[in-house]
Amino acid sequence: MLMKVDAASPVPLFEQLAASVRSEVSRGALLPGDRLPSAREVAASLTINVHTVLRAYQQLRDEGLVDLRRGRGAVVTDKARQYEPISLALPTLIAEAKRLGLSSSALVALVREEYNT
Amino acid sequence: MLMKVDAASPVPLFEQLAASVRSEVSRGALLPGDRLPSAREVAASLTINVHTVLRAYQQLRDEGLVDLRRGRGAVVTDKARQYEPISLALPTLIAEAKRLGLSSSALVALVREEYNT
DNA sequence: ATGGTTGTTATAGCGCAAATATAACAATAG
DNA sequence: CTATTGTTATATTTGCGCTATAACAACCAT
Repeated sequence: MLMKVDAASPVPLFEQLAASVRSEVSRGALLPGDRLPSAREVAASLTINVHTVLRAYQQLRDEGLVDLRRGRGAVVTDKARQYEPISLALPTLIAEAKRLGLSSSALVALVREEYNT
Repeated sequence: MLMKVDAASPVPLFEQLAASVRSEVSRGALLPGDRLPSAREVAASLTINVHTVLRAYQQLRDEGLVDLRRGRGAVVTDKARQYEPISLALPTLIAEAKRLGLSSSALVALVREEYNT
């Protein structure tokens, strides 16, 4: 379970962390039942605060992607299987966007806009 | 040219404004040569600051989507045509995402992640 | 049972970027 | 010439991300 973070990015750290997990899940690298590294571990290894990691975990819990319990840690739920099909539909769109010279933020904005319609 | 904004959203106002314009462009509702409403107009009608609107406009200019000049206003450029194909590829992905119960922010995060790969 | 691990909650403070508020300036249109 | 529009400058306020401590509660292994 690799987690990297870019402090210079405008994207909040906790968002980056959550995104990282989602990405692993959609790739099938994280399966239902798998356990994420403890928040304190991640925090120490990335030299960031525990709460920042926990905030990411709690966001994933709100999405139903992980189960969060004291003493046990964060465990990937069955919902993870749903993410797989998306990882197939995504590359097509991304390729198209890049071909048109669309920046990451512009594409993201379009997706967000289209979602609320 | 309808523009709406949600002050409660974590997405900055100027981003929402720019996104709104991009959306219209990709829908074909804004064509090359069309003029956006003046920054002062938009600001007044949404009860926000002029600079916030101008920041959105300047971002669109940096993307090459509008031409910005004093006295004249913001005019959509030829680049607008490029956005059209995307508006065809998008709905498929969005529909798929919604069917899987993916939240807007989760999908957006996946897109951003996949873009940098 | 006991002790260590893990998430949960609370409180406080710092820094930065978004947004606001004024104001003067420069190019364009009519 | 005048009104309109974007540009630039400066200052202030506000909210959020992140950090820092610290205590607490559930779970696990021994």
